Amino acid sequence: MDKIFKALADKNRRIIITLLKKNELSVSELLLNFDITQATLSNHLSILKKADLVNCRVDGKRRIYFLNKNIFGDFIGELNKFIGFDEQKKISELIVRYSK
Amino acid sequence: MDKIFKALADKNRRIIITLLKKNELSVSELLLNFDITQATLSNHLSILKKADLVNCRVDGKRRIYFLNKNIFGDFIGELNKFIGFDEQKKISELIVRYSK
DNA sequence: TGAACATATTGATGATTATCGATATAATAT
DNA sequence: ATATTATATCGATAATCATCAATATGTTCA
Repeated sequence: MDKIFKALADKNRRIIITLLKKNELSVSELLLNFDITQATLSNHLSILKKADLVNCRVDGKRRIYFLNKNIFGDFIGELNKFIGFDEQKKISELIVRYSK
Repeated sequence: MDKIFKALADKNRRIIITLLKKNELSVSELLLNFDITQATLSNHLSILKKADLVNCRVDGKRRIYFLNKNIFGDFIGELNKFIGFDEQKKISELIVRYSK
């Protein structure tokens, strides 16, 4: 949980997630959307990966990053448990199920 | 959104939220649960308050802190939109409604 | 093999943050 | 009035973090 919250606490990383929501993308494709260096982007991707929010596959000399959707479902479930309003418990279970 | 994510990125602040989930509590009552100084706790509470996640009322010389449940509902809704898996959209609306 | 490309890693720097002790403010009680 | 209690604010410090330029690693292509 801690790694996920920390990973989501940065605006650029949330933008990365928003971009990957639509398509999986290589590092250089992602880079076009930012005003940061490749090194910085690579660092953000590493943090997202360590939090298990994204993953990547090798495609030639490129690395294609994509969202780990399961983790997001689990995270929202956890978040609901963490906040834990009774009325939301059933809903959080639903979310976990739907997002798998 | 940014303030909320940043506020939730600290473990102690998440513990504060967990504690306030059960009861509203004064600063000194909260302090019993931690190994940090009163100044540090006060700082954490200030950050949570600026993120609108908690609020407080004055009770004599005490300040009683409590969760702002509406904001949490909105936040989870936003979070779902942000992640934005289609299957979750209706659910996120439900959550927002239920948590109000 | 070597040049070109894509990405990761390293080491440094400045900004932000969590933390503290000390002090200020504000309410209550003696 | 003054002491006590509860909390906030201030100023400093150490740790963490985002960022960069430079370099390393790994892949493809000529």
